[in-house]
Amino acid sequence: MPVDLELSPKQKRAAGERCCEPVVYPDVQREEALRMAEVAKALGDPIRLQLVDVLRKHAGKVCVCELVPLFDISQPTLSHHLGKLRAAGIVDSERKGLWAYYYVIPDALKELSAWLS
Amino acid sequence: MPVDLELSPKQKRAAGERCCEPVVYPDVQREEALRMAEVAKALGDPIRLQLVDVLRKHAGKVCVCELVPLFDISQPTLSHHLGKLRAAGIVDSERKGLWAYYYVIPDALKELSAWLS
DNA sequence: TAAGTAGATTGATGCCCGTCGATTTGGAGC
DNA sequence: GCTCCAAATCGACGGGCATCAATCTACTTA
Repeated sequence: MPVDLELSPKQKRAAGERCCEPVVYPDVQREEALRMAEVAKALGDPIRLQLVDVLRKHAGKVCVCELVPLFDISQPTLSHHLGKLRAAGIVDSERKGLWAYYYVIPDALKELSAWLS
Repeated sequence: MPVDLELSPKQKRAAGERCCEPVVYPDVQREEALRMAEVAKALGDPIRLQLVDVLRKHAGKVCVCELVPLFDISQPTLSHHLGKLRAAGIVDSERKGLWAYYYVIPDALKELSAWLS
């Protein structure tokens, strides 16, 4: 007497039976995904993405006072965005007197970039 | 008599004077930034990032019932994440009877990937 | 020392997000 | 018809986000 005639659909599923082909697993593990998602989230705002674009293409370091007039947002909001980018490990800053210079941390986007391509 | 002795600091700034070197502009324009930020935002969640990872590496199409047991979230939450990825133009789905098969849209990540590298 | 300035912080507001349980939708099969 | 099932949608909750005006913090300069 065949065993699986005694199994309910729920029991079948509990026993590992699937609706279709064998299950596939993500190559990217949780910690890796957490790191990359954090970077992606920080880039998930058009202003922050443009900020990174400016900072990346400017070889030297860029003063905040240069960034403010580029975007139609207030100075505190820009500061907030720069803080988010710093918290995500994408940029860092250096103060010289009154001015703050921001720059993209080398290889900060490397892992995400590699995964995407 | 030098003109800028008559200008207050505020007037100087209003006239375009800067604290430092000439201003740099983002190469990425607003619409481009909006599109890429939308994709990045969708990838800004570890579960969604792993979902895309699974879907990308599975050549064929993957059934939702295969995805549910991979993550420690409820079925409605997984459905919500898939909906977000679809809204961002990253994945699409095809229904066959009871089951729904999801797949990554070719070139959906191309623009962001190119910008990142 | 006092005034001016660049940038960060605070507090408030309105909106969106991730999550869940419960329900709904629509196809499969008896 | 009716039941069972996969997947989507709904409604609610708690938390985080983008934004601003106002304030604070250091530093510079007169």
